[in-house]
Amino acid sequence: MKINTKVELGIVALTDIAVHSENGESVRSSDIADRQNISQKYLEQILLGLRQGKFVKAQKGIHGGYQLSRPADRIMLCDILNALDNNILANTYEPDDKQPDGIRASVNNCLWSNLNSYMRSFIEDMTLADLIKEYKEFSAKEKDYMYYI
Amino acid sequence: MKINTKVELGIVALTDIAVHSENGESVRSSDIADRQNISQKYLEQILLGLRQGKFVKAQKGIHGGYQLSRPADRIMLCDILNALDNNILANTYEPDDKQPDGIRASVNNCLWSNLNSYMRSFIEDMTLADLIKEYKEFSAKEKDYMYYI
DNA sequence: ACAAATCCTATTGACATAGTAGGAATACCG
DNA sequence: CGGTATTCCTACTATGTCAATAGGATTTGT
Repeated sequence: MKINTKVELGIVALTDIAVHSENGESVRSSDIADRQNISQKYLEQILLGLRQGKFVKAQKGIHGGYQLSRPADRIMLCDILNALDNNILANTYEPDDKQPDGIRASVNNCLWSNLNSYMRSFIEDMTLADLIKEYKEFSAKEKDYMYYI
Repeated sequence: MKINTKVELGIVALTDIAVHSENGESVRSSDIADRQNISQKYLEQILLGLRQGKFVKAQKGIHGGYQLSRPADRIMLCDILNALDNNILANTYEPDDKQPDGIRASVNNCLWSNLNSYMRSFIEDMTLADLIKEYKEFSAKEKDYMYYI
């Protein structure tokens, strides 16, 4: 399944902000862009969407930057996905009136619609906090590994 | 999730062929096109792919048409999807060497890669026979419903 | 020979994606 | 108040994919 870059980078950016604002400071887009190897201008567009979706607060000016708008465990992944891409979780089938025998309708029910529900159930309860937790475990493991070399 | 028309129509076409060749006769593309309200020329392209993927056998000439290449319960849906669209079940993430801190990598593990596995597990054991069964139950219900009107 | 079917490939228009670019607006600091 | 650093907003563009159209070549049965 192809994930577009806005969705992927948006989630990466949110995770980056969460991880780097634990001291209470704002995170600049230029820092995120450097750390995550993203074009800053493109990242700004993505962050704009994330702010309009109320996932982050932005502060302009010399000590400006971004912070999460609320604790990470109250930022639902499905909301982020919907804000950044209106197709990824949507069931896009539309019935065709001119089709009498119902094969298309039943394939949709049995396959696409069920697959869609299934995907939603995977995402449903996940929050940004889960990604942060995963990242911390991941980087702790890396550190251990480096230590033993 | 957006399903492209080749995938959707391909599966519909296969189901149509299965349902309409139970007497042993081949099914013409023009009949499928009429029944399912698809452009015949476009359908031919899709059927070409299905034949090259060994899901159907084709017969040219005046009594030609298409038949399943083997019983429907041995035609796996995941194989069809892979033949018609090489992204739909693929995990398209590619690691970025220039990225030191591992946020992208861990988001991929926790989210995209797991979501992909989850989707696969839904499709994994389904065959064309399941769709045919669903369709028959569906159309039986429709018939009952019409009867009571 | 003819008709009817599949087979194959080229082309096109529309749309989405992945950026690039330029500057406006705002906030802080001296 | 002026300068600088930041976000904010919009326009543009290049590329690729998708969905479909089109035209004819090939094969088969009668």
